[in-house]
Amino acid sequence: MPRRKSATEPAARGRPRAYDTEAALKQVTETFWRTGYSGTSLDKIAAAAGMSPPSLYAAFGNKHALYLEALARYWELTLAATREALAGDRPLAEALMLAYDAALSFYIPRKGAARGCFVIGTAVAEAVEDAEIRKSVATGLRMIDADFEARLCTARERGELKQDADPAALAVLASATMHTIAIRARAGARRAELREIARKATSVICGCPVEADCAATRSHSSMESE
Amino acid sequence: MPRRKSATEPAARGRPRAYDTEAALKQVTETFWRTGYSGTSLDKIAAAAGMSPPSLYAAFGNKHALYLEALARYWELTLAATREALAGDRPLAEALMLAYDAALSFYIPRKGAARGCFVIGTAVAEAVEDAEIRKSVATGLRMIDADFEARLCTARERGELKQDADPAALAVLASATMHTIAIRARAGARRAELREIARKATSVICGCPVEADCAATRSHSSMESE
DNA sequence: CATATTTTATAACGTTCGTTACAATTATTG
DNA sequence: CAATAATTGTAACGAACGTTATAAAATATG
Repeated sequence: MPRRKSATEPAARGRPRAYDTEAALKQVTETFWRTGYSGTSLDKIAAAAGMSPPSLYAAFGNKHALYLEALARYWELTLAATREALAGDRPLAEALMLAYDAALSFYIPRKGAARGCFVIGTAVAEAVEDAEIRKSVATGLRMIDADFEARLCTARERGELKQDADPAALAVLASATMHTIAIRARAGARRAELREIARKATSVICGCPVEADCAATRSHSSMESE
Repeated sequence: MPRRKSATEPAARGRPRAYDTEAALKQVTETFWRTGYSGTSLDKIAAAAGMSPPSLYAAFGNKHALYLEALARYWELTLAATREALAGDRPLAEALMLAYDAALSFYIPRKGAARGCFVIGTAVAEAVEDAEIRKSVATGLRMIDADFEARLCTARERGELKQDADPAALAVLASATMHTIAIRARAGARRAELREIARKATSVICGCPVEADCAATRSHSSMESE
């Protein structure tokens, strides 16, 4: 599996690559996202990536390794988006709504059809039988939980939550809200409906009303319009 | 698709069936549950049902119709279990915990490996591309939401919730809690961990602490030990 | 007991699956 | 300009896919 190792490499001996690995992986992710791991053939993957099957195998290994790489890349992007939303000095409700809006821009891109969450829509299906996928899912879920809990602990320290609030319990609900949105997006729910769910959940978690336009920043994720 | 219409039928003309339709469907569901729709071949299905492919087709149509029937049966069973848990004069916290315990007995049977929720683990993956499956998922989710909301409305009337509580918002969280449990079960989470999640969520929803052994009735679902 | 009817099991249908040999192509190296 | 090295596209591999034709088997009817 010879991949480019560094930008300042001596040379490139043989015939040059006709593809960009990152761009190909992006397209492959897009394909798995819609039809899942088992439901996506290598022919369709190759067509989406604009690569021939042998090139695909040289670059990524096999179908399974390719999916794992797509899954890892997805976690990186979504975890970063969630952390960015929760970071900073925003009020708790705004931070949470920002996180849900970021998720929504992944789940329902402004261009293209709704597809929900890559993990919940495709990886969860394989997780029971596939130990590697299961581990990736479990680890990712745990990290999101931890990010929410950290933010809720901060909120309590700052007096944004009542002193007797349970950050761990509220973090569970914050994660659960993201999960239910991911599921409903894949089941065809409208964006506005899902945002309303996010708003209601945030109200309960924060213990105060949240306006409909809270944190409506129209941010554009890089993954949004692939 | 000639199926038995009534128990008091005149006779049975040709060679008698060697299978029981309901028992076969149960086994088929079990198989789809683990490996999903796309990931389960008809050979495996036939083996699980103890039927040959032609009998399978005569009884159910084709693979797709068979899956839809399994999905419909699953919704019936789980909706009934949820309604039974929420019905009656139990305190709200006990009713919710009973619903989560019922779900857990589906997701992690006491005999056999964990498998999560059939809908969230297998149907959600197909929902994006398959309109019929998508509709079944959307309808089922809506019914669970409605059941939770009705119970929460009752709770507010009974004074179990503060008068300014929002039953619709709390219902979203009650459903979301079930969804996150379903996802985590498929990702390998332990039963105790998931029950703790249910307990914490119930505490927040009800606005009061919930003991760890609340509603621990060890009920046995018919689907639990298939 | 022959006929009609239904389900059975076997085996096959053409297609698609994931994967890989192979030879042609395109670059660098000496 | 050879020689070497890497990647390309094509075409193939056997296996598995969903589905169905076919004929034997098992029942009720007349």
